Amino acid sequence: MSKHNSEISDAEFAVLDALWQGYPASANEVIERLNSHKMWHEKTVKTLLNRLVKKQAINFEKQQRHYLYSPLLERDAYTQDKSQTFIERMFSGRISPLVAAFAKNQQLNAEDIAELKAIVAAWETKNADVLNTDLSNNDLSHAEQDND
Amino acid sequence: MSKHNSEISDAEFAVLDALWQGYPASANEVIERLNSHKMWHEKTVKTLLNRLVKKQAINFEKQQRHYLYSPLLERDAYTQDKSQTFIERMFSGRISPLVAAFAKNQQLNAEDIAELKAIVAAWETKNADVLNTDLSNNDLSHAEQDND
DNA sequence: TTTTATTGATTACATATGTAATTCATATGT
DNA sequence: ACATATGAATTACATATGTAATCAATAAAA
Repeated sequence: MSKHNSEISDAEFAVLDALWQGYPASANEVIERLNSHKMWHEKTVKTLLNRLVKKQAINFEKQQRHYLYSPLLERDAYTQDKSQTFIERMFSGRISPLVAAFAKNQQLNAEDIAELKAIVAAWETKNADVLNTDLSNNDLSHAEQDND
Repeated sequence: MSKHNSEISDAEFAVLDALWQGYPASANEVIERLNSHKMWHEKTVKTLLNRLVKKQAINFEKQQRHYLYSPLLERDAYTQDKSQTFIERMFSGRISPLVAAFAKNQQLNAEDIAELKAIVAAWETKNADVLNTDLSNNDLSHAEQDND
């Protein structure tokens, strides 16, 4: 017992993602959302909702005869965790190879570039800040890790 | 016929990855490489090699009694394809949310930042180039898509 | 109230996956 | 030449996954 390996499958993720679009939501609501792009039988979606409940990825509150489902984890937390694992497996934990590949394949548009620049700028500001603080205060109480 | 959905599983990927480390390589070579970090039974690795062959992810050339395996796809091609799919599912095809999350979690070091800057700079150079060409040639034959 | 439709629960079933063990063919040692 | 070890091929088997159908409970309709 203990840790029933609770990995969310592809199909389950699609359902969970539909639920993240807005919740609490009834099964039918989720089914409708999915039908815009997937063509799943309602029974299939119900099954997937059940499995997600079993995996403790979502829960529900009984509303008269039907349920209202809600995710038990934030989409952000989930995607960050998955991204972490993915980048780890594919690129040894480094993210730039992925970005480089995207760039090479013309997957980046001006908006992406602007956002990347903002991220870089923010990082540099924070980093400069830390450096300044350290220099002026000689305060090492918040030492940085991960300096390879 | 046609497209036996040829998805590579996690376990299979680990084996394929070991093979990418250097090929052609014998089963034993692959097993040794894997044993440095995974603890798989040799039989398991053999099975996975077989499945990879069936899925046409790798092939082999008979060398007397044992085989020498080689990947049939480049690691880069594979990771790019997977990254594409992943980013599509997780972030609607946008890469900056992923980078932003990494930044937020202090996963970026100075080297990453330098590489990101280089990528951005390269993109901007290329883009300026395209703009110039378009302006001087008034040539719209290669219109851009994906402009939201 | 009896029937019917709706909705969640349970069951189904083929293929995929993780993880090997067993079998078969052959190179090697004796 | 014969026994044995070794490597590949085949078989095994439990759990996961995709994809539903059937069952059971109950709300709504007649």
